[in-house]
Amino acid sequence: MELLERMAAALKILAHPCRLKVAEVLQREGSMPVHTLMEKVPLPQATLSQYLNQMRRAGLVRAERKGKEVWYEIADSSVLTILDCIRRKTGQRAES
Amino acid sequence: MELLERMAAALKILAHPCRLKVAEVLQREGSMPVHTLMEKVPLPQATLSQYLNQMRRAGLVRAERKGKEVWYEIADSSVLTILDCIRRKTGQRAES
DNA sequence: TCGTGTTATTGCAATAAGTCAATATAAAAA
DNA sequence: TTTTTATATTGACTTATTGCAATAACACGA
Repeated sequence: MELLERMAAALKILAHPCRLKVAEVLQREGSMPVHTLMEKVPLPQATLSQYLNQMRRAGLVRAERKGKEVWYEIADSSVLTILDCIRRKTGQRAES
Repeated sequence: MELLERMAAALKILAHPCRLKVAEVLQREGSMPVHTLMEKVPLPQATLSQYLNQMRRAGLVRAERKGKEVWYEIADSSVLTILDCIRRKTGQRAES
Protein backbone atom coordinates (compact mmCIF):
# COMPACT_ATOMS: atom_id res chain seq x y z
CA MET A 1 0.00 0.00 0.00
CA GLU A 2 3.10 2.16 -0.24
CA LEU A 3 2.63 3.70 -3.69
CA LEU A 4 -1.09 4.10 -3.15
CA GLU A 5 -0.42 6.08 -0.01
CA ARG A 6 1.89 8.46 -1.79
CA MET A 7 -0.65 8.88 -4.58
CA ALA A 8 -3.39 9.58 -2.07
CA ALA A 9 -1.24 12.05 -0.16
CA ALA A 10 -0.52 14.10 -3.29
CA LEU A 11 -4.16 14.13 -4.33
CA LYS A 12 -5.25 15.09 -0.85
CA ILE A 13 -3.14 18.23 -0.96
CA LEU A 14 -4.78 19.27 -4.22
CA ALA A 15 -8.23 18.39 -2.88
CA HIS A 16 -8.94 21.70 -1.19
CA PRO A 17 -10.73 24.71 -2.70
CA CYS A 18 -8.09 27.26 -1.78
CA ARG A 19 -5.14 25.13 -2.86
CA LEU A 20 -6.95 24.39 -6.11
CA LYS A 21 -7.39 28.12 -6.57
CA VAL A 22 -3.67 28.62 -6.05
CA ALA A 23 -2.95 25.90 -8.60
CA GLU A 24 -5.33 27.48 -11.11
CA VAL A 25 -3.79 30.91 -10.74
CA LEU A 26 -0.34 29.42 -11.30
CA GLN A 27 -1.67 27.47 -14.26
CA ARG A 28 -3.12 30.60 -15.87
CA GLU A 29 -0.43 33.10 -15.00
CA GLY A 30 2.77 31.10 -14.72
CA SER A 31 5.22 31.70 -11.87
CA MET A 32 5.00 34.47 -9.29
CA PRO A 33 6.15 35.40 -5.79
CA VAL A 34 4.03 34.78 -2.72
CA HIS A 35 2.93 38.38 -2.23
CA THR A 36 1.55 38.52 -5.77
CA LEU A 37 -0.27 35.26 -5.24
CA MET A 38 -1.66 36.69 -2.03
CA GLU A 39 -3.39 39.47 -4.03
CA LYS A 40 -5.06 36.91 -6.29
CA VAL A 41 -5.96 34.41 -3.57
CA PRO A 42 -6.84 36.47 -0.51
CA LEU A 43 -5.78 34.43 2.51
CA PRO A 44 -3.85 35.13 5.69
CA GLN A 45 -0.12 35.06 4.94
CA ALA A 46 0.52 32.11 7.26
CA THR A 47 -2.20 30.08 5.63
CA LEU A 48 -1.00 30.70 2.08
CA SER A 49 2.57 29.95 3.06
CA GLN A 50 1.54 26.65 4.59
CA TYR A 51 -0.50 25.69 1.54
CA LEU A 52 2.45 26.41 -0.74
CA ASN A 53 4.71 24.36 1.45
CA GLN A 54 2.35 21.41 1.43
CA MET A 55 2.01 21.68 -2.34
CA ARG A 56 5.77 21.82 -2.75
CA ARG A 57 6.35 18.77 -0.58
CA ALA A 58 3.69 16.91 -2.56
CA GLY A 59 5.51 17.76 -5.79
CA LEU A 60 2.66 19.87 -7.12
CA VAL A 61 4.60 23.13 -7.31
CA ARG A 62 8.23 24.14 -7.49
CA ALA A 63 9.79 26.99 -5.47
CA GLU A 64 12.75 29.20 -6.24
CA ARG A 65 14.14 31.98 -4.14
CA LYS A 66 14.93 35.22 -5.99
CA GLY A 67 16.40 37.69 -3.54
CA LYS A 68 13.91 38.14 -0.77
CA GLU A 69 11.07 36.74 -2.79
CA VAL A 70 10.23 33.10 -3.37
CA TRP A 71 8.66 32.35 -6.74
CA TYR A 72 6.30 29.43 -7.18
CA GLU A 73 5.14 27.61 -10.28
CA ILE A 74 3.32 24.40 -11.22
CA ALA A 75 5.82 21.54 -11.03
CA ASP A 76 4.96 19.67 -14.22
CA SER A 77 2.40 18.85 -16.87
CA SER A 78 0.79 16.01 -14.90
CA VAL A 79 -0.55 18.60 -12.52
CA LEU A 80 -1.92 20.65 -15.40
CA THR A 81 -3.61 17.56 -16.84
CA ILE A 82 -5.19 16.68 -13.52
CA LEU A 83 -6.50 20.22 -13.18
CA ASP A 84 -8.02 20.09 -16.66
CA CYS A 85 -9.60 16.68 -16.06
CA ILE A 86 -11.19 17.52 -12.78
CA ARG A 87 -12.45 20.87 -14.07
CA ARG A 88 -13.98 19.26 -17.12
CA LYS A 89 -15.47 16.50 -15.02
CA THR A 90 -16.98 18.86 -12.50
CA GLY A 91 -18.22 21.30 -15.10
CA GLN A 92 -20.69 18.73 -16.38
CA ARG A 93 -22.22 16.66 -13.57
CA ALA A 94 -23.90 13.27 -13.87
CA GLU A 95 -25.08 10.79 -11.28
CA SER A 96 -25.92 7.12 -11.61
CA MET B 1 -15.73 29.40 -4.97
CA GLU B 2 -18.58 27.16 -6.06
CA LEU B 3 -16.89 25.23 -8.87
CA LEU B 4 -13.65 24.98 -6.90
CA GLU B 5 -15.51 23.36 -4.05
CA ARG B 6 -17.04 20.74 -6.29
CA MET B 7 -13.66 20.05 -7.84
CA ALA B 8 -12.08 19.69 -4.42
CA ALA B 9 -14.86 17.44 -3.21
CA ALA B 10 -14.39 15.01 -6.08
CA LEU B 11 -10.62 14.94 -5.67
CA LYS B 12 -10.97 14.42 -1.94
CA ILE B 13 -12.92 11.24 -2.47
CA LEU B 14 -10.20 9.88 -4.73
CA ALA B 15 -7.48 10.98 -2.29
CA HIS B 16 -7.52 7.90 -0.08
CA PRO B 17 -5.36 4.79 -0.43
CA CYS B 18 -8.21 2.29 -0.32
CA ARG B 19 -10.50 4.23 -2.62
CA LEU B 20 -7.59 4.62 -5.03
CA LYS B 21 -7.10 0.89 -4.85
CA VAL B 22 -10.75 0.35 -5.71
CA ALA B 23 -10.40 2.73 -8.65
CA GLU B 24 -7.29 0.92 -9.88
CA VAL B 25 -8.94 -2.47 -9.72
CA LEU B 26 -11.91 -1.14 -11.68
CA GLN B 27 -9.53 0.48 -14.16
CA ARG B 28 -7.67 -2.80 -14.73
CA GLU B 29 -10.55 -5.22 -14.63
CA GLY B 30 -13.59 -3.28 -15.79
CA SER B 31 -16.93 -3.59 -14.02
CA MET B 32 -17.77 -6.03 -11.24
CA PRO B 33 -20.15 -6.55 -8.32
CA VAL B 34 -19.29 -5.52 -4.80
CA HIS B 35 -18.56 -9.02 -3.52
CA THR B 36 -15.97 -9.57 -6.26
CA LEU B 37 -14.39 -6.22 -5.47
CA MET B 38 -14.31 -7.25 -1.84
CA GLU B 39 -12.04 -10.19 -2.71
CA LYS B 40 -9.59 -7.91 -4.48
CA VAL B 41 -9.69 -5.08 -1.93
CA PRO B 42 -10.08 -6.76 1.45
CA LEU B 43 -12.11 -4.39 3.59
CA PRO B 44 -15.12 -4.74 5.90
CA GLN B 45 -18.27 -4.81 3.81
CA ALA B 46 -19.66 -1.64 5.37
CA THR B 47 -16.47 0.24 4.63
CA LEU B 48 -16.29 -0.81 1.00
CA SER B 49 -19.95 -0.03 0.48
CA GLN B 50 -19.44 3.45 1.89
CA TYR B 51 -16.41 4.07 -0.28
CA LEU B 52 -18.33 3.03 -3.38
CA ASN B 53 -21.19 5.27 -2.44
CA GLN B 54 -18.92 8.26 -1.92
CA MET B 55 -17.25 7.56 -5.25
CA ARG B 56 -20.59 7.28 -7.00
CA ARG B 57 -21.86 10.54 -5.58
CA ALA B 58 -18.62 12.22 -6.63
CA GLY B 59 -19.13 10.97 -10.18
CA LEU B 60 -16.02 8.77 -10.10
CA VAL B 61 -17.83 5.48 -10.61
CA ARG B 62 -21.17 4.36 -12.00
CA ALA B 63 -23.44 1.76 -10.39
CA GLU B 64 -25.95 -0.59 -11.93
CA ARG B 65 -28.08 -3.12 -10.16
CA LYS B 66 -28.20 -6.59 -11.74
CA GLY B 67 -30.55 -8.75 -9.74
CA LYS B 68 -29.27 -8.82 -6.21
CA GLU B 69 -25.83 -7.62 -7.20
CA VAL B 70 -24.75 -4.05 -7.88
CA TRP B 71 -22.03 -3.71 -10.50
CA TYR B 72 -19.61 -0.82 -10.37
CA GLU B 73 -17.33 0.66 -13.01
CA ILE B 74 -15.22 3.76 -13.57
CA ALA B 75 -17.54 6.57 -14.66
CA ASP B 76 -15.51 8.08 -17.50
CA SER B 77 -12.13 8.63 -19.06
CA SER B 78 -11.30 11.72 -16.99
CA VAL B 79 -11.00 9.46 -14.00
CA LEU B 80 -8.69 7.12 -15.89
CA THR B 81 -6.52 10.04 -16.94
CA ILE B 82 -6.28 11.35 -13.40
CA LEU B 83 -5.27 7.91 -12.17
CA ASP B 84 -2.57 7.66 -14.82
CA CYS B 85 -1.24 11.15 -14.08
CA ILE B 86 -1.03 10.73 -10.36
CA ARG B 87 0.53 7.30 -10.68
CA ARG B 88 3.15 8.57 -13.09
CA LYS B 89 3.80 11.59 -10.94
CA THR B 90 4.21 9.61 -7.76
CA GLY B 91 6.25 6.88 -9.40
CA GLN B 92 9.08 9.33 -10.01
CA ARG B 93 9.51 11.77 -7.12
CA ALA B 94 11.23 15.15 -7.25
CA GLU B 95 11.42 17.95 -4.71
CA SER B 96 12.42 21.56 -5.16
C1' DT C 1 -43.63 -15.16 3.24
C1' DC C 2 -39.46 -16.97 4.94
C1' DG C 3 -34.81 -17.51 4.41
C1' DT C 4 -30.60 -16.36 2.22
C1' DG C 5 -27.25 -13.75 -0.31
C1' DT C 6 -26.05 -9.06 -1.39
C1' DT C 7 -25.53 -4.24 -0.55
C1' DA C 8 -26.69 0.17 2.09
C1' DT C 9 -27.23 3.07 6.26
C1' DT C 10 -26.46 4.59 10.98
C1' DG C 11 -23.95 5.96 15.01
C1' DC C 12 -19.97 7.20 17.16
C1' DA C 13 -15.07 6.93 19.09
C1' DA C 14 -10.50 7.69 17.32
C1' DT C 15 -7.71 10.28 14.40
C1' DA C 16 -6.43 13.79 11.02
C1' DA C 17 -6.75 18.29 8.78
C1' DG C 18 -7.89 23.23 8.75
C1' DT C 19 -7.26 27.92 10.61
C1' DC C 20 -4.75 31.82 12.00
C1' DA C 21 -2.32 34.99 15.50
C1' DA C 22 2.06 35.34 17.12
C1' DT C 23 6.70 34.70 16.38
C1' DA C 24 10.88 33.47 13.82
C1' DT C 25 13.98 33.58 9.90
C1' DA C 26 16.01 35.49 5.29
C1' DA C 27 17.69 38.97 2.35
C1' DA C 28 18.53 43.43 1.11
C1' DA C 29 18.41 48.47 1.99
C1' DA C 30 19.30 52.34 5.05
C1' DT D 1 23.87 47.03 12.64
C1' DT D 2 19.26 48.46 12.46
C1' DT D 3 15.14 48.51 9.64
C1' DT D 4 12.22 46.90 6.43
C1' DT D 5 10.14 43.72 3.30
C1' DA D 6 9.16 38.91 2.30
C1' DT D 7 8.28 34.33 3.70
C1' DA D 8 8.24 30.36 7.06
C1' DT D 9 7.24 28.05 11.44
C1' DT D 10 4.88 27.26 15.85
C1' DG D 11 1.18 26.58 18.91
C1' DA D 12 -3.52 26.22 20.20
C1' DC D 13 -7.93 25.50 18.82
C1' DT D 14 -11.88 24.05 15.77
C1' DT D 15 -13.73 21.12 12.41
C1' DA D 16 -13.79 17.09 9.30
C1' DT D 17 -12.68 12.27 8.12
C1' DT D 18 -11.88 7.39 9.09
C1' DG D 19 -13.19 2.84 10.43
C1' DC D 20 -16.24 -0.37 11.80
C1' DA D 21 -19.97 -2.95 14.45
C1' DA D 22 -24.72 -3.17 14.37
C1' DT D 23 -28.67 -2.93 11.80
C1' DA D 24 -31.60 -2.10 7.78
C1' DA D 25 -33.07 -2.72 3.02
C1' DC D 26 -33.28 -5.17 -1.42
C1' DA D 27 -33.93 -9.07 -4.59
C1' DC D 28 -34.64 -13.61 -5.44
C1' DG D 29 -35.84 -18.63 -4.82
C1' DA D 30 -38.11 -22.18 -2.02
